[in-house]
Amino acid sequence: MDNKKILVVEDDPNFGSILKDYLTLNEYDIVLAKNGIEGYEKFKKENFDLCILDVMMPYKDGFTLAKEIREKNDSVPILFLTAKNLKEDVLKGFKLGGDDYITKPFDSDVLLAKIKVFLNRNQKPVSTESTEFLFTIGQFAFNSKLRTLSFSGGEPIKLSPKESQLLRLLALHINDLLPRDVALNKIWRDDNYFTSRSMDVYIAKLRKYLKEDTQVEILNIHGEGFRLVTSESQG
Amino acid sequence: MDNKKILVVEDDPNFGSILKDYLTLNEYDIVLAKNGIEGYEKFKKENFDLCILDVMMPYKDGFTLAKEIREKNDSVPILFLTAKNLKEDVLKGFKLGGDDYITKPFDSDVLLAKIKVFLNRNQKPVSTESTEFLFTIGQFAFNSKLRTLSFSGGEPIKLSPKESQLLRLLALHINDLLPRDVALNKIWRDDNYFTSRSMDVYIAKLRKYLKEDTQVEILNIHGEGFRLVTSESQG
DNA sequence: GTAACACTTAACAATCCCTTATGAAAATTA
DNA sequence: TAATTTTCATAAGGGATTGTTAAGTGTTAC
Repeated sequence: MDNKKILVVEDDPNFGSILKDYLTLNEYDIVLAKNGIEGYEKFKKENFDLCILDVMMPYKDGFTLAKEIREKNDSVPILFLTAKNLKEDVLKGFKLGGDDYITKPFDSDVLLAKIKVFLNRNQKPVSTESTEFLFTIGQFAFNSKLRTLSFSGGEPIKLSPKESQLLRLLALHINDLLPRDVALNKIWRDDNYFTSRSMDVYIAKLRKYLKEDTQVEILNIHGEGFRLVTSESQG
Repeated sequence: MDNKKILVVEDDPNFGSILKDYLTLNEYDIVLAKNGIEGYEKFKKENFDLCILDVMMPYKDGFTLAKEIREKNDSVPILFLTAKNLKEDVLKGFKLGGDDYITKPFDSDVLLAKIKVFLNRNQKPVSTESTEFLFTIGQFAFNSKLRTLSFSGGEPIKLSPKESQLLRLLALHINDLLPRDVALNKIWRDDNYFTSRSMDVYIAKLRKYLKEDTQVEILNIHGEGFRLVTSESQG
């Protein structure tokens, strides 16, 4: 299961890195930005499940950043973080679409609890996900969410997480090159001799599964990576 | 648009009526209960969009009431209201499925802002939640409200609350993945080793009940969660 | 007060999954 | 062609997750 991704924007480097470490320990993926400008850049680049913004920051304060984030995305939960506890600031935060307000010094357990509340509340209905996990590969139907692979409507076989992730990447690059280092960095999060050998093992496993359809194969491009090709489109 | 309906449970009659008047002025429909017992009675009778519970009350405190409310309804936002600000109380509130915590004396504008946040976040119409308790699972009829499960019109067996909640979640995701963490957060309100093992025990119980219909099974997706599948639709 | 019930925790078995090892085959380079 | 690097295929080992039953704990109902 992928961790939830949280953007933390905090100008105090000490506090920021402690916060990052603490949240990382608690199974969240943290992207840390050290001011509002950097925070906005990072927000645009990736999808976050939650934003935690310090209010008092040089160049661009948390409120301004919140406003910009809300223009891009009106549903991501925003928590403000500040030493102040002035009524005006609290209300301003809410008005800009913030979801809650935490005053420093705060208790880390309380912060965790609040994060949980907002992450759970923002669960997308199942339908919105659409079909980004359904693939057709030759005569195979592959569901990367349920990790099932079925040949021409037959009984599906189950894939392991790694098998499924690798096949999904190959399918996303179908008929095209999937560079070795791309797969290693995305799936294994590391690119070294051993992860590379491990990937070879999984390629072998997938080949065995895909053998049923003679029009589907995984080709190696020596020193580059692999290609999942179907039918006669192998040029 | 109808006004949002809020249940306020507060034992201090003066404070309660002031709060009621203030919120009524701000276009909310308020039902006021003066203790936990009365609060629970009123909660069962009507559908509310939000609950505001005082923690310190005679007979039945706000935490106990919250727990009972959560058993009936796992999505209605709950705000706690209290003079205390102890970390233990705050965390206890969150753990019971409370959504936020407001300490007295508080600013009424801040309260209004928080109410808004939670009402907006819970955009489901009040009606949807309540009708989703009748399920057909293969040859079984399952009523999650009465906690009964009957096989092809036969004598129904009774399910325990946890059994029923888990089967309901599985049924809501029928043929699709119910992620482990989703179930744990919704039903157990915590995701750790022990709650996870507890969930496995309940999966085993449900499998035993569902064994009568060979076309119904609960499949595990290793490391992800469970799938309730019926007949041959396992693609 | 005790019997029934609901839930958690413990214990052990079964299964799954990933890595590492092994030795051979293929591609590349010298 | 020989040497080197890269890839292939299978298997073994060990850690993690899950399946299942039973024992322990607390609560409710009579």
